Amino acid sequence: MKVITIKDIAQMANVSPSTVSRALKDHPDISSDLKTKIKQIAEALNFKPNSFASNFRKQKSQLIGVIIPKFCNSFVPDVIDGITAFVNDKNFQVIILPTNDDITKEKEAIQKCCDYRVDGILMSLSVETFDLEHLKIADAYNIPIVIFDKAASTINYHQVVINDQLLAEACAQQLIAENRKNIVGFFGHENLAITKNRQLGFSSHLNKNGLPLTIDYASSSVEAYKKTINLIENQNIDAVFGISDELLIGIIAAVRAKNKLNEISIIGFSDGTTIPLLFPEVSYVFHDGKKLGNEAAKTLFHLLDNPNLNPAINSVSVDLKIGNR
Amino acid sequence: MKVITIKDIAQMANVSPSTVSRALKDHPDISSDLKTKIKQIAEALNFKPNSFASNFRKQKSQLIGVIIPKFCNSFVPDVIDGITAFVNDKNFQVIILPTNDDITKEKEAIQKCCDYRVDGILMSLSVETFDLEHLKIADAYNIPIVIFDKAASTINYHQVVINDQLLAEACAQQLIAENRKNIVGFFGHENLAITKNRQLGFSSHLNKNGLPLTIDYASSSVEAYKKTINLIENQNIDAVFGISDELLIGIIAAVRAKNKLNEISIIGFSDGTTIPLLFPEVSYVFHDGKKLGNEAAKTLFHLLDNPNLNPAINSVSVDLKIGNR
DNA sequence: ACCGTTTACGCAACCGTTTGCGGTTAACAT
DNA sequence: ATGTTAACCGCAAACGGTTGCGTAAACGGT
Repeated sequence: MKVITIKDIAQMANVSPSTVSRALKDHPDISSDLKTKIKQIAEALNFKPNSFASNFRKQKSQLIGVIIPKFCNSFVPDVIDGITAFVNDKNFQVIILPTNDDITKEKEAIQKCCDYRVDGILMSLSVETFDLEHLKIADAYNIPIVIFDKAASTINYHQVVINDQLLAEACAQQLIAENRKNIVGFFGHENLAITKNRQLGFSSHLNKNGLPLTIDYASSSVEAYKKTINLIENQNIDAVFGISDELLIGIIAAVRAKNKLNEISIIGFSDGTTIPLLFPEVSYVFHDGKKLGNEAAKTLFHLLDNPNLNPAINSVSVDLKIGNR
Repeated sequence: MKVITIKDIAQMANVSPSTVSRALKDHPDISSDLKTKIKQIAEALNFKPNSFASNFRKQKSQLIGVIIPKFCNSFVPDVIDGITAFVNDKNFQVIILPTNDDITKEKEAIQKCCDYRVDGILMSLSVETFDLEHLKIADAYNIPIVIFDKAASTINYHQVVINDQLLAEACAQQLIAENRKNIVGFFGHENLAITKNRQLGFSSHLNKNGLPLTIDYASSSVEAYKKTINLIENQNIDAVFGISDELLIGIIAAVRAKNKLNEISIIGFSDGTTIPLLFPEVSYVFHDGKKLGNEAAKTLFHLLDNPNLNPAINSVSVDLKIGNR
């Protein structure tokens, strides 16, 4: 079976290729009679335009580049899912460029997006990203960028985030309501805005209420596990905050291993899939990746339609779910 | 800043575009002096070939289509990660087409892959897929297909899977070694080959050893949770098998809720991220998504190089990890 | 009958890269 | 001097769809 082109249809309909092209996309210049005729032939032959040719001509790829530090945690796949759902609906496709939290790879990823002439970029910053100079490569190609989740402190780019600070405050408030006194907070990489904001919200709210906070950092479940074990053995803690599912799992595992699930309150940011079912006593901010991804894609497409929009920060609202203990 | 083309370089080097094209890809017809000169200019101007044009000309997209039923569970992202890693290395990109376990969407996904002229397709079948007729659309475009994980019973296509049956047998053997007598097995959708194979391996091995098995099905954590709660309340079970992380989490949650973690042995197929840390007493077949994805991509690229290869089933080896209880 | 406008379609260039083929030159052998 | 060969490079077509422009026919108005 031969792959058929616009020329084949033109021949069969006794018209020129340009007429076929216009007819198939309802150009007003073509009479409705001819349109239906051409469309019938196209339908009958199962004609699909060669995307290479049209993309090439229009210099549009119908591709969205998604640049993320790490692909496999509980959160990112949800985001990608949200993005994909939105984008596919518009007849676009997504290509994923993982940077592995490496600034060099992040630069390469942007360059690749340009090489592929993606129509837009959605990105989450790596921990090594201190400035946004390398994003300017995309300017030469007129590719708009929306930063999501792991965002920047600058406001030169469109961003889609959750209200980290406020939600972390809510977590602190919950622990205060539970009358917890010896609280530990586990955070992620210190360079990330989400770490800064959540840490700020959490600690400042505790301070405001005269409560101290032990701040610690971890980059994996296992690290959070070990550090929590240590804390339980050496300090009399009664509540732990975890910034992500990954850390929460390490924390919970440690508290369970030490048989302290009834005494130590656990709270944090989670995607709400595994933790609530396994440990309904844990309170968490429902960090809805799919919603965030969807919103990020929406913002990008809005930007595609309105190229001269002023950069703005789009805050996605999510809830705090209180565990039952 | 203008996006530069081969013609710009040709003009600057006083040669023809064709010479530039050949020089940049080390064609033997071009003298080494000229090659270095042209490469220098290209480098200086940060020239990147327009992928539209070259793809168009070559009718190759450098794109791999990945068709999967559901994007967001613990397993698929790992697979995609494995695929992406392998494929990016070859200067290819991945586009992801979720079917949502809908046969109509699966057909559309294949059609889209053809529309996009992907160079190869990696796919996992939906639960509604009974025959593989719709895969033939890709034949007209000469697009090779490799099926992974959720595979078919036919051997007309290249497939990459794990040895489900044997590994399920190993699970059964472990429960026998633990001297368990009242065993329940939770499986997924009955149409899937992985369900069939794992169920066959598990139940036949138990039968061989004179042990009965209660077989049940669940399609979500919550369903597995509810059914397990029911079983604990109404039957005197002492071991539960779960076919996936999703089901295992529901099972574990139920066993924990009923405070039976010490009495009931849990075993199943898991990606080994959350469960082993939280519940080290659980034994599991380490279902290594990344490895599987990597292997699937490898198989596909092998097929790209050798188009006339006979279909074969590639079995990826994974281990059974015994929990400590 | 004349002129202006609209309708409906074709022509041909174009997007940037690739590639078969052909041409030129110089070196070498006969 | 002639023929042969290899090395090196350019010409031009091609990939398939898109689009500005041109134009013929039909139409409407005076």
